[in-house]
Amino acid sequence: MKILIIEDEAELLDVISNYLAEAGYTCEKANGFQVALEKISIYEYDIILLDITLPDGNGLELIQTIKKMNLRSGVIIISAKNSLDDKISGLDLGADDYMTKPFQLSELNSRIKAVLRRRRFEGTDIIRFNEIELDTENRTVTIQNNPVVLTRKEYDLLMFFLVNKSRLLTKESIAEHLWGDNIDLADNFDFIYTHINNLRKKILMNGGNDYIKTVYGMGYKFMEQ
Amino acid sequence: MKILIIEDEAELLDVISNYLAEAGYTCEKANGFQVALEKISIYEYDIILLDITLPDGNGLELIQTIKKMNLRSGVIIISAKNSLDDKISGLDLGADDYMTKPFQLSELNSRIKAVLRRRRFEGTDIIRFNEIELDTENRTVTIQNNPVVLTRKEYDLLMFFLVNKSRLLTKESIAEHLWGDNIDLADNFDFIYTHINNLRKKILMNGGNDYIKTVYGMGYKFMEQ
DNA sequence: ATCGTTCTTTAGATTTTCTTTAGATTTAAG
DNA sequence: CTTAAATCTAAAGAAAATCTAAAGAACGAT
Repeated sequence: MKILIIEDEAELLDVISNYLAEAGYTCEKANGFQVALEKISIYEYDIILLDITLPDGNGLELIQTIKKMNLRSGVIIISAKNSLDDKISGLDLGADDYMTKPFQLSELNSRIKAVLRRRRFEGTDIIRFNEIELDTENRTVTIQNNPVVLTRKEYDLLMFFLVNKSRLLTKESIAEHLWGDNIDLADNFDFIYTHINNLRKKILMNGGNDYIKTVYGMGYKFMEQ
Repeated sequence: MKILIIEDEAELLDVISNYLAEAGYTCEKANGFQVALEKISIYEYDIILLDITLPDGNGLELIQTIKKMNLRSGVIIISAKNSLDDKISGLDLGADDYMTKPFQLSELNSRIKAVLRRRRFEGTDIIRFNEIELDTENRTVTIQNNPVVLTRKEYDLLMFFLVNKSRLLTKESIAEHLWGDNIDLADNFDFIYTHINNLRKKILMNGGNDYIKTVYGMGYKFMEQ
């Protein structure tokens, strides 16, 4: 489960991120409108925690953008303002829940669970690419209709590829999405090589084609051979 | 990724340059307003680090110039002054971020990443020249709509040519752009001959015309035959 | 606490790219 | 035409990036 936290107060951002990471979610942080947009455009998060009072733009607009993009992420608004107006317009625009600062982290956690539960009933979606099918609801993958067992990292990696078909994914962006922002890049990418290797093997062994193309010096691309 | 560092303190200039080179960027240095202008006019850097207190001119003017030229380089201002005025006018003029001396190099690095991320979202751009197309977002090149695989150096070289169509590029400036200022010129240009040769071959083999014209004793020009 | 699974680390093999080399060819100048 | 410098070209050597398998560490379920 991946959560994007959009919040400009660095301290609060860290506190929330650490708490939710503790609770088992993979968190990514965005301290502003622009960063958030860029992240949203490249990955479909399960939950987006959104502080609507961002310094570099209006959070309500961000909700509209998310809805326009037809993302199915659950959106939970965080706001210092207790104004009914904000709350109503936020929920009108499609947010799933609304919290006012200050709040208990445990409450945030249970609201996230609630939104996830609700979302789960809203219809399955399956990402397809030729003979490969990824069921995001059940977290299962089939190749030529035969089930394939993937580990979590392999599944995340495949999903990241499928969501970004035929786009160049740098090793950096892969690392960021599989491990969150806490990973120390510039170090080495050995674990990426390993997981790519494992995923490739499993796809091939189960009758799929090797769609994962290496772009030497840059990263990988998921595409027809 | 290419970064232009504009800074008059020689020592600081070197420290930054070395650090960023270590981090994987190709750096070029400019110790003053004039040098910077010349460099900017010949290449569109990904990031421009700008000390606004230059001895030979006002850095704020340089920002205006950059924006007038419609460059899409990300601009990060460096300043000793902590005055809010400078910060505001800098950001108003179109700078992407602002740092005050002294600063941690690691923080500079993450701000660069942030600006690059933001900038990438501002729309893809494709550089065209007749049958040749270079997609800077996906780092791909097509000739007559057929994909052509280039190595990093070949890609950088072609991009440098395309950005400077029909302009004379000296071997020195090519070397500086492909290897940064750290390369020891005056040595020999054998590697340039090699890479030019390889690029020419690949373009021809894939149905492109040989637009790379040798200017004996000077360098090269990318132009119609 | 133990076992089985998954993730990370390690190290050597392999592949790709970059640089160097050397001989052939071209160019400009005398 | 001759000469010296510059450039071209292919191929070998060096360096860097990636692949791969296997071992060790961490995790989760029982």
